[in-house]
Amino acid sequence: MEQQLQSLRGMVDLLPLATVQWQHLESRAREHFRRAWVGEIRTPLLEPTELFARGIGEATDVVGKEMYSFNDRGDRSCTLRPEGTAGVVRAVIQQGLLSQGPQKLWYSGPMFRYERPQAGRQRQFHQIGLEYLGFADPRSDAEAIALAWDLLEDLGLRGLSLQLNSLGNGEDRLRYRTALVAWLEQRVDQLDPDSQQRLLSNPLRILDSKNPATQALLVDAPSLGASLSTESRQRFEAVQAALGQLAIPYELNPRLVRGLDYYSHTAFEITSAELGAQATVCGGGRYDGLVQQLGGPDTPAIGWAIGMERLALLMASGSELKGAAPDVYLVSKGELAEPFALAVARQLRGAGLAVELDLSRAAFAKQLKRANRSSAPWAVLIGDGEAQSQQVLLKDLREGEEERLDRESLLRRLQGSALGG
RNA sequence: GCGGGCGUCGCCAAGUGGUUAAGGCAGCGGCUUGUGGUGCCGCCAUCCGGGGGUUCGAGUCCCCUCGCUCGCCCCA
Repeated sequence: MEQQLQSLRGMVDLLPLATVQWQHLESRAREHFRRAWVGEIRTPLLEPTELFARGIGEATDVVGKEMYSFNDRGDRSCTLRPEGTAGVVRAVIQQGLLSQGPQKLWYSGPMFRYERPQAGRQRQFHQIGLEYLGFADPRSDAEAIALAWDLLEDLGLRGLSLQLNSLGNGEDRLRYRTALVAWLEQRVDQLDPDSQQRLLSNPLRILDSKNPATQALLVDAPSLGASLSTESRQRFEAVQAALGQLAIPYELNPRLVRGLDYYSHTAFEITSAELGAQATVCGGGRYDGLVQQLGGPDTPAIGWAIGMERLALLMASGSELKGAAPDVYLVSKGELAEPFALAVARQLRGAGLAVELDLSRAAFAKQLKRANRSSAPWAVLIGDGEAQSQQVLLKDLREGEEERLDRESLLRRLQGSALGG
């Protein structure tokens, strides 16, 4: 037998039951962004490969081994976006938005990373992201973080933890990196193989290694916080003060080092213990160097991204959504009845009612059975007799009572009951 | 890319070398051909992800492959 055609590995179908939840999540996000007066931006899913290579960093795993890249017919190297920030920054520069002042933007949509799928991770996944461009004030860090925090809380998530750290500016980072590498080189033999590898490629990442022995070793390592310049430290304190002002609880995590090259100063993650190994629901931080690095004006910026699948996972475990039902289930049978029913359905829909029209031509009993199952409060029954007299039978599916009505009074009855509950 | 677990009907699921692969849900048909929620009857996998092998005989054992899943790396 021929193998059945199926979706690509790590690419998931969302069925109507699931999209109800997604729509809810998206509409809450929209509302939060509206209240904070953040504008939506939509950028292409496909970008020149070079954008990500330059923006995210050649040395990162995302660029090094996780991108979906190919050459198009014009032999340009194209890449399905693995994250949202680079594209937004590109668009902002290209469209000259910064000349109109600082920008508060959000986006949502699919991202693509060629990784092994596991709990809370897919190859096509979705993010809601926020980007504040042109803001250096520590309050902008706090406002951005608060937006994420409030959205997650609003969606009913509990037991979240906000992890906070500062990576300092480029110089701080470089200075610390040198110190850390020197210290670790004395102890290479005590490091796990992965960390030995990272010592060469991305030493800061060793800090958040999951290897217990490595973590034990790091207790005595030079600390990132201590190597921050006075200015960086003061800035970090100002961010904390602002979060305190908002009464948003956070935990300082000196081991938090975000993966992508462009982060500086504030780095944060919002995690949940309920997610398994991929505990991060929201990750973000400041990326003051990125805009300039991509050819724009020197512009401070901060942003974050929420993983929508992970968010949906957490919402599912917390709350159940009530099943939706149409207002009316429309049953018809007969030569005259069927086209008449089609018209009645359209009329009712035109008036704003949700009408499921049974197109099966099955026996009345069968259709009523489905009407009942649909949970609709009302069934409208049309047979040839009704069609001939331009009338319908309105049936209350809870009480079982029926009423013969013309189209106008049907509409009035239904609208009246919809308003009255 | 690496390691562990798993793969029987649309969904859930029994079956662990021996003739015709339980059951439940959903679906379809029927129990006075225009009236539902129960109830009853019938239908619904020549086949156990795919391929090869062992055996008199395999869904059940072995190998390969694909997929799912959990973890590592990494990240939302």
